[in-house]
Amino acid sequence: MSPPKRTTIHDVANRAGVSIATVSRVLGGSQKVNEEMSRRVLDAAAEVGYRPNAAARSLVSGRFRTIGLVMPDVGNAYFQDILKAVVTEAKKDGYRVVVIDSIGDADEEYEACLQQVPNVDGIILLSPRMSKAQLADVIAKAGAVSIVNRLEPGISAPMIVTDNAGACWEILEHLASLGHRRLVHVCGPTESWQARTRITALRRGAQRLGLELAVLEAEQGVEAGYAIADEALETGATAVIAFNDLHAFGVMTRLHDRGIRVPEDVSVTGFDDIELARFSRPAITTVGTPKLELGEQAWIGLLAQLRGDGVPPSTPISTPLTVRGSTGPAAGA
Amino acid sequence: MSPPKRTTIHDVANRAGVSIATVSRVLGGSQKVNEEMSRRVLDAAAEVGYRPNAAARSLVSGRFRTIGLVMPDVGNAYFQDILKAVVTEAKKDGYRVVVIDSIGDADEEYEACLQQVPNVDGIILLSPRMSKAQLADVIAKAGAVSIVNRLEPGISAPMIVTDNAGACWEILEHLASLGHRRLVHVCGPTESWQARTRITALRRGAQRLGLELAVLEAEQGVEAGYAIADEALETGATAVIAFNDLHAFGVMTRLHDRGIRVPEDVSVTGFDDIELARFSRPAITTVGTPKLELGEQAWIGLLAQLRGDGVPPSTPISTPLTVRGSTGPAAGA
DNA sequence: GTGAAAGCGCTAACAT
DNA sequence: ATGTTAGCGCTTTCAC
Repeated sequence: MSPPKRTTIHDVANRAGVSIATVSRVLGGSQKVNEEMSRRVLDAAAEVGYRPNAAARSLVSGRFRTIGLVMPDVGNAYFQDILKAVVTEAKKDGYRVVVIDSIGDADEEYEACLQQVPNVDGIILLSPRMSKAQLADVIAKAGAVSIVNRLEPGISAPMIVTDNAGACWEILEHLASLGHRRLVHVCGPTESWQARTRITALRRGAQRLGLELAVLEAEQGVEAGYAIADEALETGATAVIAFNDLHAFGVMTRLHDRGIRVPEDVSVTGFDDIELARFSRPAITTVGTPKLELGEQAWIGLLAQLRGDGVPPSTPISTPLTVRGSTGPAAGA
Repeated sequence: MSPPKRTTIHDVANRAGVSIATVSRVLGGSQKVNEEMSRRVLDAAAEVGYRPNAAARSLVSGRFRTIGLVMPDVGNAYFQDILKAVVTEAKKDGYRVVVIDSIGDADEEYEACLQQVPNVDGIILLSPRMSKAQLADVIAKAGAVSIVNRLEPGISAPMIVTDNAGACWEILEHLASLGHRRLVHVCGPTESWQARTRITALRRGAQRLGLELAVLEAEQGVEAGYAIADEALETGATAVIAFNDLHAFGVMTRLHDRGIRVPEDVSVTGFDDIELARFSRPAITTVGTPKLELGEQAWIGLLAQLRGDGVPPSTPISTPLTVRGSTGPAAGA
C-alpha cells in the first residue's frame, strides 16, 4: 500500500563494490571508466532494477529532461498532430513532455508558463494568446522557448508559422478563377493570431482581386460550421472560405440538408487538409497546414536552445492548395 | 543566454526577515503560522516572483505532483478526449500530466512505465497492450495505477471500461430487428483488449441470434475503413459493424463512391459517437463510449490511491446506442 | 510559533 | 581512473 521504497545509486554501488561516483559516471557516461568496472556497474544496476531519480538529478544538474507544451485546448484535433510530433521528437532526444491546457485564456496561459518555467528545460507554445509583453517575460525567464502559430516582431524565439498570406491568396485566386465574386469567410477565434492574420490576408487579397468578402465568426468544430452555414449563405456569397476542414465539413452538411448542392450552387474551402477532407463527399478543397512539420520545427528550435546554440531562424512553412470536389464554377458564372 | 538563476526559498526568507522553515510552512500550509508573518512571507514571495523548485520538493517529499499518461498512439483521436479529461481533472487537483506514446508496442509500453514509475506519483494506462505479468509488475512498483480499456482478473487497480458486451448486443439486436442476417465486423487492432473483447462479444451474440458474422481486421482511421469496404461487401453481408466511427465513415464513403446506398443497400454502424457521426450524411448509428467519463473515472481511481484510500471499485460505463440514418431494413427483407 | 539543521539522491568538483 | 565530499532547494524533525 505504501509507495515501495526506491533503489538508489547506493544500492547499485554496494552491489558492484564501487563508489556512488563511479556509478554516476558509468550511468551518466560523463567520464572514462574502466571497462570491467563499467560492466560490473551496469550488471548491478540491471539486477536491482535501478532507475535514476529524476528529481535528484534535476536538483543538482538544473536540467529536467522535461519540456512543457502549452496549448489553448488539448481537446482540439488541430493541436493533436502537433502534440504527437513534439512527443515523438522529444522522446528521441530523451525528453518528456508535460501537457498544459490553457483553456484559451491568455492570463491562464501566462500563469501556467510562469509556474512551469522553473521546472522544465523549455516550453513550446502553441497558438499563444498572451500579450506580447507576457510573451517577452516568459522568454526572458525561460531557458528555451519555441512558438508555433504566432509571429511577433521583436521577440527572440523561433516562431514556427505556416504561410497564411500565401495560403489565403491561393484560395482567393482559385475561387476568383472559377468566377466567384462574392465570398464569405467563416473565421476562427479572433483571440488567435492565426485567425486574425487570415482575416487580414483574405481582406487584402479580396480587395486586390476586386472580390466582395464578408467575415463571420464561429465557434470551433463541425457543429459550429453547421450552425453558421445559414448565416453565411444570407450574405449572398457563392463560396464559403472556412477556417478549417471541420468548419467546412459542417457547412457542407448543412447545405446538404437544405438541398443546396456543393459545388454546383455553393463552393466551400477549408484549411488543414485533414484525413476527413479527402474522404468527405464531395472531398474538400483545402490548403494543407503541415502539422507534423510544425511540431518538428518547434522541437528543432527548442533543442537548439537547449544545447546552447541560440535561437535558430525559421521560415514560414508553405501550404499547398489541394483542389477537390467542393469547389467549382460559380453559379451563374 | 544562460538560464536565468532562480529565486529560491532563501530569497523569500531574507526579504521577509524569517527563516526558510517558516517560508516553507507558509507556502506549504503544513503548520500554524502567525498571521502577520504569513502575510510578510506571501508578500515577499510575490515581490520576488518566487516559484518553488519542483525537483527539490520532490526529492525531499517523494511526491512529484506529476502523473504519467501512457497510450498506444498520441495521434489517435480516440485517446485525445481521454487525455483532455485527464489533464483537466489532474490540474484541478494540482497535478501535471506527462504524455507517453508507446507506439502500440507492448515492450516499449512496459519499459516506459518502468522508467516513469520512480518519477511520477501515478500512472494511467490507456488500452495497455503489455502482458498481464508486466502489468502486475508495473502495479507492484508504482504508487498508483489506473487502467482504461482493459479488464484483467486478479489485477489490483481501477479498470475503467465501457460495457462492450452490452454495446455489441445492442447493435446486434438492432440490426437483427431490421432483418439483417449476414453481418461483417471490421475490427480494430487485435493487440488491443477492446478489439478482442468486441470480437468475442459479437460472435457470441450473433450465434445466439442466429446471425452470420464475418470478421475483418483493418488498420486505424478513415482511410482503413475506405480500403476494407470492398472486402467487407464480398462477404455478402448486408450490414457492416465498424470498430469505430472513423472506420464507419470510411466504409460509407467507399460505398458512396461505388453507388451503393446507405442504408437502403447496406447498413453501417460505428462506435464512439464522435461529432462526425452526427454530421455525416447519412448520420451514423453508433454506440457512445463516453471518453470524458473514462478519463474522469481514471483520474478518480488514481487520486484515491494517491490519497492512500486504496483501490476503488469501478463498474463498466454504459454505452448508449443512438440510431441514426446509416442503418435501415435489410435489402430484400 | 519559530529557527537550526539534517538529509532526500544525485552530480561534479576535488582529492588521490 | 576511482573515491570522497560538498551541496542543489526544499521539507521536516528537533530544539527552543
